[in-house]
Amino acid sequence: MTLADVARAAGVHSSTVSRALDPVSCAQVNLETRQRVQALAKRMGYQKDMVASGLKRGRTHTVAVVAGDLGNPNLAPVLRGIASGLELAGLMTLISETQFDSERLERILNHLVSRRVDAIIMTAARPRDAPRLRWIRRQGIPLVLAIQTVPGIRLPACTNDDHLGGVLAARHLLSLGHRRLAQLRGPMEFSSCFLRAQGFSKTVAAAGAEEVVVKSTALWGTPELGASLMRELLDQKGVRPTGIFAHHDLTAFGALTAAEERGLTCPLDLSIVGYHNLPHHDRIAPPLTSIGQPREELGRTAAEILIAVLTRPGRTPAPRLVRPSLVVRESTGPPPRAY
Amino acid sequence: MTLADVARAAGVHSSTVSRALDPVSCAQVNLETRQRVQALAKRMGYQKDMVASGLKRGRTHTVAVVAGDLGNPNLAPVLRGIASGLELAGLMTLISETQFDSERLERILNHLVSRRVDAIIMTAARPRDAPRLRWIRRQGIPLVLAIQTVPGIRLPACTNDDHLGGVLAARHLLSLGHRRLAQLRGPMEFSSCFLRAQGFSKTVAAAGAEEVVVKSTALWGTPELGASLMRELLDQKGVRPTGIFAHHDLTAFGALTAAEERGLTCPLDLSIVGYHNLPHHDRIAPPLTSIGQPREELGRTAAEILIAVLTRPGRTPAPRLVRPSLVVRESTGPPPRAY
DNA sequence: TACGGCCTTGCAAACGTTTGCGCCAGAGCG
DNA sequence: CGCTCTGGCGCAAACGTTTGCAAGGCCGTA
Repeated sequence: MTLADVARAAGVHSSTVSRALDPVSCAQVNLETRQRVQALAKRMGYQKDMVASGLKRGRTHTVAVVAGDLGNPNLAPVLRGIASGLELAGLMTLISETQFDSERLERILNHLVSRRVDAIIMTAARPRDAPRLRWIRRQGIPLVLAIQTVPGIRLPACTNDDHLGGVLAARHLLSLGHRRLAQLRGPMEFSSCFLRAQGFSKTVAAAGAEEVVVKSTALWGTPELGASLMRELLDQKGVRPTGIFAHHDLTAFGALTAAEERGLTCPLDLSIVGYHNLPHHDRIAPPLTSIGQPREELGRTAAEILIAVLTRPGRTPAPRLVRPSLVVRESTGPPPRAY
Repeated sequence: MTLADVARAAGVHSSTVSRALDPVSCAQVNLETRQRVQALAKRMGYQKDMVASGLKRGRTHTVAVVAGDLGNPNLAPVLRGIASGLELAGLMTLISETQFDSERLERILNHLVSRRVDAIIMTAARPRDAPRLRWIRRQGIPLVLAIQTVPGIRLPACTNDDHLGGVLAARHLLSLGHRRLAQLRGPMEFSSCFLRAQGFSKTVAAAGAEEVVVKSTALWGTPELGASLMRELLDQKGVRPTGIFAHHDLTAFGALTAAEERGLTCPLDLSIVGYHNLPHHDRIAPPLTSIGQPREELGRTAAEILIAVLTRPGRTPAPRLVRPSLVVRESTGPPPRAY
């Protein structure tokens, strides 16, 4: 079922059919034939071959989102925001997952380039991926970063204001009266974690409070990691911190479990602020104070940026930030009297 | 950077370059020129244009997975299984999300057909989608169902053995001594829910125990739904059931909350079995007895089936089931004495 | 009537790759 | 020496769509 088939049935040339079915060039064809051809095409079930069209036009009307880990519960709303934003512009969204494996990332990017996608959105870029990002740019494919940015490479991006997130967590704990604080960080190669840590530390230092440093790790976002970081923290000599900022809700859960093992209860003995405000954790004891982010909005904003890039090539739009907010629940309270 | 460019640089015809770079037809070209051309192509950064290749060959080496809701935590491992299975066969996986919106589904399928994907895997098919599935089949595109099947349409499929899941839940509760049971079902249009319900009910009836019927709803998998179903159950006159089978862990959580509102505690006053064995819920009180499924295996099996379909067209492989298993935790116990 | 301009349509050349076919040279054989 | 066979390569026609160009018809004006 090709243009030629429809053309034959309609008694016109295939170029006329092509024009009649194209929303922009259909103005060139006589109203009567246009309607006749359109009706016929629909009746015959004609479907434009986007492969052939893409070859000729160089535009595939497809943008790829390359994600790190689809299991990350934060990601789905972002993807949804992206897809619904791009849909408005007539673009199709295709998703793939690198699992943070460089080799897989390379395979995926090669494939996307050779499939001639119109643009790429990367949601989990790390500094080590910079060479590949540059390569994509050299191929002339518009690239937008989301969620994570990478320093030293100038690209349009849409991220959460993670610095502010760190500040909010610190302010909350400080305002409750905590003076000894600590962070259970995610991997610092992610800009999000780096900025959270920075915002938190600066705010703590500015208030003249003390921050106990716990080394950050390569892994992230599991209760196991949270538990091990917490044990390490409690094993340190000196006065233990009373206010904890975990870079991930699940890390916070693990930390709570480890704290309970040592006979500490939350929020009496220590307070903890999580990150991401993961849904459906109401039944967890105690309900977690957390930093929430407008995930779907982030996705939609990334889509907006991408569309701006496509419609005005050359100009790279300014990076955009979406604002997180503090959600206070029951895992934070004043520090114990003794302190 | 096209074949012609490489050909010019190598002093051969573009067809020779094409053959030299194709793993199967490269046997036709002299070893020395083959190596020269391959090296040159690599050095020049040549990348085959899959759009042009797809147009000529009719094969795009791409398969699409259309999912219902990417936010579903069950889905990510399945997608990962599919992707890693297909990767072995040199196929690229593209994911898209319908959000259970028929219009969006139609748009997506249209796009996929006109992008000439080699095959499609659907993970959330419902009976109402049958016409579109048939349409896909008429287009000659191989289609495999995963997770959900749809009755009355003969398609290769890979699903969990949901019937067995229902049976396991029922047997567990019966073996603890429960005689009055109830289900908090998911939407019965999903084959998974229908089969779970069937397996459960049959087993209960066969044991001569009683099942209190709660109407199933259109929504699914939220604590709110679980709470409202549970309230409805507790409002019914007659003796309340002591053994509950929820079709989703989150539904179970909501049900527990509602039960606690009425002063009932779990597992003393009632036992509850969830479904999906969602990870990272260790801190939830009480830890949930649940039916777990090998999600990644399901994905890999779906990929296997798809590859079988592609390599042996005509023969439709038999549907495959992966076996769920019961994970006993603390939300189930013997019924209270009074019963 | 002649001419210029618009509207509509057809023609054909792309886009980059693949592949059947045929050509040529060299080898093997009678 | 002539024949066939084969390995290696070039030629050109596809795949289905798009689009610049031009042809033809029609209208209005001089």
